[in-house]
Amino acid sequence: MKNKFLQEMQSRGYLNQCTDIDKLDQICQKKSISGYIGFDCTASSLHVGSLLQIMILKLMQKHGHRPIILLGGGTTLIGDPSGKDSTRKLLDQKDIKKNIKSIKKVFNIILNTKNKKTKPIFVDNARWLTKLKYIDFLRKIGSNFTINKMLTFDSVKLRLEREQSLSYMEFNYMILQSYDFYQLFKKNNCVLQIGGSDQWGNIVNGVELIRKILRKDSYGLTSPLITLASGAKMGKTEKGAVWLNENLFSSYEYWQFWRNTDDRDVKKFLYFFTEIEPGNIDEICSKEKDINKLKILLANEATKILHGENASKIAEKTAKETFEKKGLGLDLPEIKVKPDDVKKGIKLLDFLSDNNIMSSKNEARRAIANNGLKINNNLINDEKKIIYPADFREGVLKISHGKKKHYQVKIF
RNA sequence: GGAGGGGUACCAAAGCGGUCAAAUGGGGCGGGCUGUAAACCCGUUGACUUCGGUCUUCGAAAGUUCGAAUCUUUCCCCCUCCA
Repeated sequence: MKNKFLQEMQSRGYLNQCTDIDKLDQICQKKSISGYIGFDCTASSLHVGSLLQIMILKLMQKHGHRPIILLGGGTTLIGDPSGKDSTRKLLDQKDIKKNIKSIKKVFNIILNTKNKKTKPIFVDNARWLTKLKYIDFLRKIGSNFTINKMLTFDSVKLRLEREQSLSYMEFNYMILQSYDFYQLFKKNNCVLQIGGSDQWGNIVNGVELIRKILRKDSYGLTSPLITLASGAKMGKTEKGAVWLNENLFSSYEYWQFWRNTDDRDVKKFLYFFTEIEPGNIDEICSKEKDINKLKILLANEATKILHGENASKIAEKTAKETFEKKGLGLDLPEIKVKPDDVKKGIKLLDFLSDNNIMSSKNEARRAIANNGLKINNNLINDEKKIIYPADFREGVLKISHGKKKHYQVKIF
């Protein structure tokens, strides 16, 4: 491989499979290309599970290529069966539009929007997919697909093997995705589609469709499925998904997510999710024997990319004050209480459930019974405790649930 | 359309008239050990509670019964085979 972009893809471990790596290498070497990745719009934010794809787009920019982001308003109406056991609930167009708007924000933060040559292009396949005419589409596009072959693709095969139903609607997903690639190839001169390894089938189909109809070459490339040392899926934590949008997942939580990486995944993540030059990572890892320092480095670098340097520093500082000094950090989630209420006294159980620290009063009772709740670092044994002004130090009170979840309660 | 099997808590799965808020495993949460790691061990895992209980939950509704997740009827959904 000669091309710097593909070399770095390789050395960071972003490369899994490619339809024709040598040809792609030649083309990338000759000129700047456009490549696209499609994203699902079923939620108002992407989560870290999609972060690797975004990092790849960022890497394209670094090496002078242009990323195209397909926010699949059209395909989201159908639902990709790849890697899923069951049909998702269907969203309507209004929600999808909202989701697209919200998801876009993250791309505009992570990617470089200044450089005219590599500025990302956003496209929404609803533009062409919702206008398709069924018969025309079947004749022109559908005729290029055989059921025989479609049945052999994992997205379909696995579903059928596991005796889970697959609707005709979902069955069409790969054709629509192929059609997307075809459209982008024609309209945006997009010669490359990238995706996770579960997208291989969908991508290959697109490449073939372009070859069949236009008699032109296009390329497909997949990134590996990220496997965690624990075997869990990337992006899930105790509390659910690790969202990229700040309103759903704060920069502090995000920093914590990376800080809590499994020892065995740290190095891999430094390659995947930071911009540290791949050549330096090995050296850093062999020099620094304290794995926790590496985790902090990972958290800092990863948070920087999404939330900026400043937010990342505050998060680090908060972590230090909270975990090392057992104090209070600026960035800890804040809960505000009214002075009058505090004077009257607030029942702890009510407080915990009302502010979503616990999902119910029973859960709060359990936490207390299991020695899991502290106020200002003091273990609480009495579930009937009432919070009074005396519990506050300079207007602030720290509530801790377990060792990792801390909140600052402020009187205002 | 016909025949058969099935729908149980976050997931998987047992229960098949009372002792069932429902075994067991996974997951989650908490504790211990540690390093905000892993592994391991322990506890916990419907809601409300004055801690005596009370209320809601086994696909949906109606019924039988002193009593139903368990029996009956109707309906909805899923799977397999046949058409």
